[in-house]
Amino acid sequence: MSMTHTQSRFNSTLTSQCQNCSLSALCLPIALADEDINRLDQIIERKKPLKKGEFLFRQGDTFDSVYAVRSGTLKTFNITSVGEEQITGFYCPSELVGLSGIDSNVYPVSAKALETTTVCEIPFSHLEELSSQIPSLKHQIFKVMSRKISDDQQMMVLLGKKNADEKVASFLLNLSNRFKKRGYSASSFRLSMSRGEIGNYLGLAVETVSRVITRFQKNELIHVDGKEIEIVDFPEMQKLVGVASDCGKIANI
Amino acid sequence: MSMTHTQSRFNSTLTSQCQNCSLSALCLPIALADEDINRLDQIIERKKPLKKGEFLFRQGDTFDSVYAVRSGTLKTFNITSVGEEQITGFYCPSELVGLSGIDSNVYPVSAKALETTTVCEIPFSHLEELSSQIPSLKHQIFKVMSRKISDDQQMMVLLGKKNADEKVASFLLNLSNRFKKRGYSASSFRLSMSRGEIGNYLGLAVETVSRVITRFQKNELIHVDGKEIEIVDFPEMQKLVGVASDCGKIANI
DNA sequence: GTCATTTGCTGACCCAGATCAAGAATTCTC
DNA sequence: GAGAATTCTTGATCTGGGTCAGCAAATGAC
Repeated sequence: MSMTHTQSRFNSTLTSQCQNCSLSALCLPIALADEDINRLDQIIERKKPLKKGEFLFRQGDTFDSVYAVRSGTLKTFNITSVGEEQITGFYCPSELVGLSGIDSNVYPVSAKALETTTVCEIPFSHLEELSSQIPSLKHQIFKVMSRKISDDQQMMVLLGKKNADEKVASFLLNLSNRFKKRGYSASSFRLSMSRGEIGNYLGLAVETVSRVITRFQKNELIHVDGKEIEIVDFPEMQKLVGVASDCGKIANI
Repeated sequence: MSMTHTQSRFNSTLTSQCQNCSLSALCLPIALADEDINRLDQIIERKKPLKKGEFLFRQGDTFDSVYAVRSGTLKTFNITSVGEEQITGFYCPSELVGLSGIDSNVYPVSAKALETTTVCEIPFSHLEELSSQIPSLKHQIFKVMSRKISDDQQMMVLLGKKNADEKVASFLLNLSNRFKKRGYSASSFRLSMSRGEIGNYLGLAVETVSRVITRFQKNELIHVDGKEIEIVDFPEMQKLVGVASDCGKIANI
């Protein structure tokens, strides 16, 4: 295993990579003993960056690893029978991609970089093996997958029941929460995806996304400058999403 | 544990319940050694039947078990901020309900019986413990959760991209596949959910569901008698869903 | 059995958001 | 940095499916 590790790995002497990684509290947010973190670190490969538009894996590829995003953004998508792309998710730093491949041993979606993106590759067979020895790691994997299931179900609610305004507001607040969780500004961030990709994801036409965003800006809910977004009126946005402000799960998508 | 087992458990002498269960190949379709199946069997509680409309668990209840449906049907749903119900899934015999509760230790949805329904309760802490000792069981749980993730993502595609005809056709073929998998007729079955529940699930108004079903019948794609459905023209239905007939994953929802 | 309630069907109308079109602003590329 | 290509915005128009309404059929309660 260690032979496949990249340069940076050899530079670190005694310290573990995972331990130093600013995402360690998020990627598999576990209360692991140092010794366990080291063992996890051993199986992880740090891959060279993907450039915008490059694939991490393609629908139909043999599944062997899950990936943690370290920097940048990925999208996952299906190609439908009529050849159009359907985006099923965006992945920000600290998030895990590829879990849906475990069942069939084949990735059921493609994953593509929206900008320059680096990932950690976590060979699944090794992770599974290690999870037998570290119960808290196993529990953590169950939790991450369970979380994905409930998040996706919230997304189903969004697609099935919400109108265009609610969809876009949910999307922006969801991104905001994810940035906040990793220590970035919750109110001001950059969209790494195009309007077209947002529309595709939310089940809306590009034009509708554009119009809604313009209207939000006109009503001073947000401030927009190209891909830069600033959320100005959180309470009003949350009202649109339809979530009580005291609710822990704000703007779930 | 064994103290909580019901009557039927004591009637069985040496044979395991899970071993005899006709769903064993589906519920956690594992190549478990007899000994392992017995151990799994030990932790499972067979609950008394739920009557139509009764809850298995409610949104917000503390999570402690997942449930395998033995007979009947369940639906899971959220209550939205405006008080309306959003159905996130239907569960047929052999399917597992409750996996989304692992992450937060609370069920994020409610589960309600659509008809008289029996389930096996699988206390999750015991299952997790046992999975440490039986790697193939652990792998199986990963697979079941992974499958749920990719199924839900197909559902997202359906909600985001398909029109009313495609949604209803996908729904019917998906049910057909699930019945077929458990050994029942793929072409002829009974819908345990109302038109309203189908519409809710598919993001359609009741009237639309009703009209589409009527039209399918008029065009001789299906034959309908109340809740009884017979799929007459599979190829045409699959064409509607937009899946090549040689594709393994037909009519994925 | 009878009455009440829920569930399903169908027609008439309407609107949110899709589609079409055409410029404006960005972003690639060399 | 000029030109090409893509992405974004905005307006005009169209339509799939939602809403409303009224009746029929099935199911439940007593």
